[in-house]
Amino acid sequence: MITKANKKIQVAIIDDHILLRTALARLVNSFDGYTVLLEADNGKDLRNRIMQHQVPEIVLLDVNMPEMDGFETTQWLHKNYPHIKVLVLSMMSDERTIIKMFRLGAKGYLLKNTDHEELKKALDSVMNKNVYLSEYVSDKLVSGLHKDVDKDESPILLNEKEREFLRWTCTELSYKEIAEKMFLSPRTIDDYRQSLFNKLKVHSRVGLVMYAIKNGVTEV
Amino acid sequence: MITKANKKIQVAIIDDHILLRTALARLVNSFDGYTVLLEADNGKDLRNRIMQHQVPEIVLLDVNMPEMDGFETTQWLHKNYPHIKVLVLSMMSDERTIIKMFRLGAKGYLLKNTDHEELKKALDSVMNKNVYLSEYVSDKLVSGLHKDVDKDESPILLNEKEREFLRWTCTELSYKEIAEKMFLSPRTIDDYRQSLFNKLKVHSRVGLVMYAIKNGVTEV
DNA sequence: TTTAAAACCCCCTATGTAGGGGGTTTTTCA
DNA sequence: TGAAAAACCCCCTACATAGGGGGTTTTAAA
Repeated sequence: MITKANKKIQVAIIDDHILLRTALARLVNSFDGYTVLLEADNGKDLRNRIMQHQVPEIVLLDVNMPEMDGFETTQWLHKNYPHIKVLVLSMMSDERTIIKMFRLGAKGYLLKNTDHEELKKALDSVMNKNVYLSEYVSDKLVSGLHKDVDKDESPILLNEKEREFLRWTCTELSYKEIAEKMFLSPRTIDDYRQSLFNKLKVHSRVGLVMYAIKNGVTEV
Repeated sequence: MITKANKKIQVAIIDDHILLRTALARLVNSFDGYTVLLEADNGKDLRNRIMQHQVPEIVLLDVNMPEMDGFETTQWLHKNYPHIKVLVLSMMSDERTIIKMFRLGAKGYLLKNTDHEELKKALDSVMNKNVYLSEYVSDKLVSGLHKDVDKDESPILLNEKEREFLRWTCTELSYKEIAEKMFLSPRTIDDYRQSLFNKLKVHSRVGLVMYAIKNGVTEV
C-alpha cells in the first residue's frame, strides 16, 4: 500500500547518550515513512538547529539532559513551534513527571524499556491521532488523576530553607547536628521536619530522604 | 582483506532497557564480523541462557539492572566462564564503579555517551588485545589508583538477602516491621544492619538508604 | 496599626534506632 | 568428621526520632 508520497516524516532525536541516540536514529530510519532529520545532545542544541531552519515534525526527547532538559525543551517547543510534536522518551515512570510533561505540551510519553514496535506505534499514533498513550502511562495518568480529584493537589512547593533541610536529611547527621549546620535550634528543626512530614505525606526520615531523591532535591 | 572466515564473533547484550538493547543489537549486527547471539534483561536471564548452551564470546553488559546486576554478573561470568569477555556499558563514570568492574573481571568499560565507532573499536580491542580502555576511562583509572594505594579497596558484594533488607530499609517501615516482612526476628535484623554498616562504612539508616539508591539496589 | 501567620524556640514522653553483651543451630569445608 | 563460619536469636542500655503540649518574635497584609 502506497501512502501519500515519497515524503517521509522528519524526526529529531534528542538524547545525551550518543550510543542510544545513534541506535535510535538507525531504528527510526528503518521505519517505513520516517527519516531522521537531526540528532542533538540537548535542548540547546536542538533550538540552535531549529533556528537554522532544520525543523522536524516529531521530536523524540529525553527528559534528563545537561544544558536544557526535557521540561524546558518541551515548553520552548510548545511556545515557539506548536506544530512540532514532542514524544518524550524517559526512564522515569512517576506520575508527576509524566503529568508535568503533558502539561508542558508533550504529545506522548514512552518509557525506555519498551520495544521498537511500541516506538513505531507511538510515532504513528502521534502523527495520526496527535497523541500517544501507552497502556502503562495511561494507567499512571488515571491513578494520578484519582489523587488529584479529592485532594486539591496543589503542587508541592518547597522554599530554599526546606530544600536545604532536606539535603541535610540525606546525610548521616542527626537532627541536632543539622540544627547546628543551619544555625537553628533543634526545636525549629523539629518544626521543619513536622511541616515537611505533612506536606510530603510521610512520617519518617527515610520518607523524607526518598522524597528528596525522587524529586531531585539532592543529588544521588 | 579477508579474515579467518565467515565465522562471526557472537555477542550477548544485557540491558533492561529494551529500546536501547534492541537498538544496540542492530548496531552490533551491522558491524563487520560480529553478530548478536542473544539479548537478555538481566544477569539471571543471561545465566539461564548460557546454561542452556548459548555461550557468547563477548558480553555487552549494563551495570544497573534488576534481579542480578552488572557486578554480580561479571563476577559469575569470570568465575564460571572466564573465557567470555565482558565489556561493561554504563552511565556511571565514577572511579569506584569502573575499578570494581575491572577487579571483578571486566575487559573493558564503555560509557553510554560514546558513539558507535567507539563501540566497534571496543569490541575489536577486547577481541584482539583482550582489553579495552577508552581515554576517559584510563584517565579515571589512573586518578583512581592514586587514591587506592593506601586503602585496600575490596569490592563490596551483597547477597540477595542483604539486598532485600536494603530495599526494605528504603521504606518507612520500622526494623521490627521489616523483621516481620522477612520472617526473621528483630534481633537478626539488627545483625544484618550492623553487618551492612560495617561493609558499607555507614552508621545510620539514612546511610543505608543512600547507598541502596546510589548503587541501584532499589529503584528511585 | 492592629492582626494573623510565619518563623523561631522551650518542655515532655513514647517509640525507633544503634550498639553492647550473650547464646544456639545450621552450613561449609579442610 | 570436627572445627570454623554463617545465620539465627535472647538480653540490655543510650541516644535519635517522632509527636504532643506550650510560648515569643518577626513578617506580611488588612
